Amino acid sequence: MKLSTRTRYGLRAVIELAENHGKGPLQIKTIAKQQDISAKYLEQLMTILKAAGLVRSIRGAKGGYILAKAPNQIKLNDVFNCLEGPVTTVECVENEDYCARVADCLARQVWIQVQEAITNVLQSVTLQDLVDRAKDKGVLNYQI
Amino acid sequence: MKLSTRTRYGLRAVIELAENHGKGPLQIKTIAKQQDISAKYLEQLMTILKAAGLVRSIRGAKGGYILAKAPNQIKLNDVFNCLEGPVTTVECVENEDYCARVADCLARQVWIQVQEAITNVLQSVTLQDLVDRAKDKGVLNYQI
DNA sequence: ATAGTATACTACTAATGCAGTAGGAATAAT
DNA sequence: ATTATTCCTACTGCATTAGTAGTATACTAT
Repeated sequence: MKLSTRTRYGLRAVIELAENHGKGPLQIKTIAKQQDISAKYLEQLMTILKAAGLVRSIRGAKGGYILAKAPNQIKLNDVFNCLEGPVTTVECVENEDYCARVADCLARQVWIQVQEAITNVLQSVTLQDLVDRAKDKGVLNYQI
Repeated sequence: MKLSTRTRYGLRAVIELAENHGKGPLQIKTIAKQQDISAKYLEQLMTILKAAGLVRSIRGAKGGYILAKAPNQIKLNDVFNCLEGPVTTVECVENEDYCARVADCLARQVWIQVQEAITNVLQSVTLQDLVDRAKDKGVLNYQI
C-alpha cells in the first residue's frame, strides 16, 4: 500500500505555500524547481487543490498560488482527501448498502479500525503544525 | 486510498480457514463459492499465501488448504503484507537512502505517523481474535 | 492400473489509474 | 504590445489489477 506521487507532491507543494503564507503568491515554476517536480504535472495537482478550496490562484504575470485559508485551518486530512481520495479501505465501511451482511462482517470491523487510525492522525495535524515543527528545528522545509 | 480485492478476498479466505482450523482442508472451490469469489483468481491468491508460509496445501483428491500455523499465531499484518505489500506510505520511510534530506523532512514525519497507526492495528489482531469475535456474537463469518 | 479430484504452473487479456507531456487559450502586469 | 502566468483539453507509455484459460502434476478411491 503506497501513496501516489500525486499526494506526496501535493502535500509538499501545500507545505511550501504554508511556509510562504502572507508573503504573496508562489508560482508553479518556483515550487516545481524547489521540490524537483514536473511543473506541468504540478499544474494539474494545483487545479485539484484549487477545486477543493484549499488554494487560490492569481492569474497573469506576478500571479501564482496562495493558500485559501490560514495554515492552521487546513488539516492534512483535507489535503489527503482531495488528492488521494477519501480514506476508504473498503467500500462497505462508508456504504452500508454495498453488502447485506455488513452487520456481522468480521473483516469490515478490521478495516474500520484501520481507517479510523489513519484518519485520527491526519485530522490531528494542520499545515501550521508542520510549519512550527520546521521552525522548532530551525531547518528548511525539505520533503521527498 | 483503497485496498485491492486481492487483500480483501485473501483475508476472507484466511478467516474461513481459521474457522475451519483442525477440521481438515478446505478446497478452493468451497471457499470461492462461500465467499462469491472467482475460484481461478482465488487459486492465485492461495499461491501467494502459501509462498508467504501462512497456509499449506494438500494436493490431489480430498486435498485443499489449511492454515500453516495456529490462528492465534497469524497476525492480520502477516496477511496484509503478503497480499497488499508492505505498509509503506512513502519510500523514504523504510529506505533512508531514498532521499538525502530525510532527517529534516516534514512530510516524512507525517507518513511515518500514519504508517505506524496502521501497523499498530494490524499487529494487534490475530485470526483467532476474529474467530472469537464471531463466536461472541454467535454469528456466521460473513465478509464483503 | 485407472478414473476422478484437486492443486501447480504458465500465459494471456481487458480495463483502469498513474505520471507525466504537449500545445494553445485566457488573463494580468509592465 | 509583450511578457508572464494560470487554465484547459487532449494525448501517451507504463504498471497494476482482476481476472480467464489450458495444461501438468499429485493424490485418493476403487
